[in-house]
Amino acid sequence: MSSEAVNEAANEVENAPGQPRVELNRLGYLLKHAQQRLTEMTAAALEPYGVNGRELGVLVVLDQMGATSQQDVARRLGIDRTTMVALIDALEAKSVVVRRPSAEDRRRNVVEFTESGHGLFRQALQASDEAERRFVSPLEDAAAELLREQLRAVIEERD
Amino acid sequence: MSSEAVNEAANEVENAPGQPRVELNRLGYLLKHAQQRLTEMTAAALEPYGVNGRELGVLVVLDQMGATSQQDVARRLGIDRTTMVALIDALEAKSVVVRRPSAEDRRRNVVEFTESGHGLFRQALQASDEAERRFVSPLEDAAAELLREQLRAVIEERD
DNA sequence: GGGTGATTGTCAGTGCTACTGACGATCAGC
DNA sequence: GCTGATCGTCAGTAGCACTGACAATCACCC
Repeated sequence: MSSEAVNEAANEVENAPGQPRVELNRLGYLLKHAQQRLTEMTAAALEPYGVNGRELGVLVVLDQMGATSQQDVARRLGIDRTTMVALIDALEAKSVVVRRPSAEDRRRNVVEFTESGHGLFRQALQASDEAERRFVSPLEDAAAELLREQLRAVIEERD
Repeated sequence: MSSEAVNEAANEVENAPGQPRVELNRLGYLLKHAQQRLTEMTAAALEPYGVNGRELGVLVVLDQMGATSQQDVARRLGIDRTTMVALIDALEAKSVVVRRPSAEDRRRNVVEFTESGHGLFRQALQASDEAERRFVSPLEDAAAELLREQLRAVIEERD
């Protein structure tokens, strides 16, 4: 009976002849595939700029905060500081950012844009925004904004 | 604190406190962290049952479709058939499912629940559903349902 | 001053997930 | 009976993110 209920809910969308795909309604499935799809679209959009989505995330934070330490960027993005090392390595190898020792605290590296790096960032950000727009294009504008709000709500539930 | 000092010096577009920070509004960030958080909550809820979220996904499909081949399950979940091998291996090692050669097509393995396996599945599914409910608890019921619909919409945009 | 504990960046190692490419066995159509 | 496709399997690989350790540095306290 529980299996029938699940089956019924999943089959709410009538099966078209050429599309035997029955959508799963589980949040794990939905979130995983949504993220996967956005990652693919973003990767394609960013490919001409030589950066990937994770690196762009770093650049967005850098643009917001201004020059700052690796640790601060990592905290803001909710990733580990050891993960940040390779990320900055890659961006520095592409001359998008530079590390420089902090004068006030010599344990820190200050990470900041190069001149050309900031130009590239602006272009890449536009491309990524366009990919996001295409990603949510099945939704009305209001629904797309609501999706963001809902995701923020479930994430920000921090205790 | 030092990050604020740097921020103040290098970038004075600091917003009012409490305003959503821009990078928190990027879909890549939102989806990644939403998925991460749900994965954690689901893992904790499923821990007593000895299965994880990916394995439960397999079981849900098995419950929906009845006994089927590994390939069919993989297709339904949108994962590779080579990935399915280890997944079924693990479930079989726990005696939740069994493989048996198909009579009609001897290339195939038919995967089906064991008796105790189906009981465990029902319990684990309840625990996972409860975790999902807690995950979306910051949202109204209607908003939570809308979230599912919106995610389905952006996923189903297949070309 | 000097000692103590915390912080920062780095690196090696590990775990998890999912893929590609290959293989033998088997099937379907001609 | 051939040929091409499908299924399950395995080895190898790649991306991502973590833990644990380390040296350098800082902040605090006596």
